Amino acid sequence: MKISTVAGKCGVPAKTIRYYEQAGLLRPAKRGINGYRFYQNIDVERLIFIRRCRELDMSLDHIKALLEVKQNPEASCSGVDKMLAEQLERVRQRQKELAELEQSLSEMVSGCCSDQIKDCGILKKLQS
Amino acid sequence: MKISTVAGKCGVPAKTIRYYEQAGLLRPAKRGINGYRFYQNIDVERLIFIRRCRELDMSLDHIKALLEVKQNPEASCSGVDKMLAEQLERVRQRQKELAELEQSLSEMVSGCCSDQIKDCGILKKLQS
DNA sequence: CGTAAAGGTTACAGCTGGTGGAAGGTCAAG
DNA sequence: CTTGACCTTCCACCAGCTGTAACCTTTACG
Repeated sequence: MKISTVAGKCGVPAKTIRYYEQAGLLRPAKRGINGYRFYQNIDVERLIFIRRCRELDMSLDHIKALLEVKQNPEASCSGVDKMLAEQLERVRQRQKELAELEQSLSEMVSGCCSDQIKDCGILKKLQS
Repeated sequence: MKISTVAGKCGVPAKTIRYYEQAGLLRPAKRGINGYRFYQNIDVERLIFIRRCRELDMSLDHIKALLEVKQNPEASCSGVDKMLAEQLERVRQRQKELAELEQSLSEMVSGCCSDQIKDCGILKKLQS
């Protein structure tokens, strides 16, 4: 099938599919005589896998590593486990940062009781 | 004072100060005969302001807008208020997304009870 | 059969917020 | 007088795409 068909089936824009090929997440697609890329169901599955990983905010490098380990049915799962655990750790770290951010921002939003810039409590806090 | 002095005082790398100048957050600095940039205390204050805003994860465009409104002492604060409120909203939105992410990831991390890739529960979930 | 729209190809630029490095000028100390 | 630290500019790179241009192929319609 053609690239736009794949795009429709897996929910990844055609442009992004080409980008993934170039980035090494997909093997170079077979080409027709006209130069068009042609795909099979296995490619759709691979792209769905990639999309799910991206939804989990994993980097392309990590996804590439996962795809490689996936090729090796007898290998141990511990690498996969570890990667997901690390990803979870990153997410939790970012959550902490955002919680602090939210704290600072919400304190600040209620901090302006003037109506002129020169007395604005928010700007004063940002300056100090 | 010279750029590295400013960098030390405001906690922003010299390279980043030059970048901010080029990005239009700082007016072009005065130059000595040798071409070196020279700064005054007001520039340090401005950079500290910028740094605080960046710590609140505000975009350079938003900071630029804040800096402009700040020049106008008689203006209304409502723009500042609105900008901070919007920033808070973006942070809260991202927090929601991350909470969902954390949920998915933590479900998945405990989802591998095999030890071979071919039966890995995590990979199966990522595929479906 | 002609043509125009739709969809394919490549390559290059741009987004954000910087950072790294090369090449070269300048300054202060020993 | 040299050495090393610091300054300058400019260009390239990071992630993960997305937009656009220029061009080719396929497909549908009158």
